[in-house]
Amino acid sequence: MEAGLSWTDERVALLRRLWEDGQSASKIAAQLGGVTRNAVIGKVHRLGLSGRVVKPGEDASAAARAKPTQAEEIEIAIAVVEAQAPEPVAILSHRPAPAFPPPQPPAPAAELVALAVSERVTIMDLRDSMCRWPLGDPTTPEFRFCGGRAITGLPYCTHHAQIAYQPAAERKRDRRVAGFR
DNA sequence: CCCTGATTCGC
DNA sequence: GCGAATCAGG
Repeated sequence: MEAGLSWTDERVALLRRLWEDGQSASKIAAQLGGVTRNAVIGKVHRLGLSGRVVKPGEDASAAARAKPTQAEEIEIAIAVVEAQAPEPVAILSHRPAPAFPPPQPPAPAAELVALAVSERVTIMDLRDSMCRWPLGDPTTPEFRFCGGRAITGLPYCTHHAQIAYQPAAERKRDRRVAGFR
């Protein structure tokens, strides 16, 4: 398994809210990153959260919020980004994408980069083996994940893995180019 | 074949 | 406690 991504308080909190919100184990696993749906289900049971029930026809007061408010979606988007940040690995160091990206300067290779990350999916469409690199501002409804094909064993596609994982020596030099988009 | 959660059991 | 393997389904 990926080192550094254990059941931190933050990840457990996100698991709780997504599970209680009716998300499937596989989707939750994809959003957390570094865990399989089995791990999620196992954790759900150990937390005593199993037996999620939203029976049609029963008291709908708490359960029947058909659709989350925009504020709730934003909250979850932020929680996802925060809960995903892995610990640094031995040689490679991981620089998690900022939750609040700086305003984008006119990037020189904007078109090339846009091609490389053209997929773009919402949290709901994010599946296992999809790149979880956040795109845009998580406080807006336009927030997306890259969604490209993730490298096996990593949460990012080739393009974003290059940005996220860099030898320490190259970090300074490449910092300028490593922004969003 | 895609997916779902539940359970067991070696670690 | 953790989660892969497995089971039992939709």
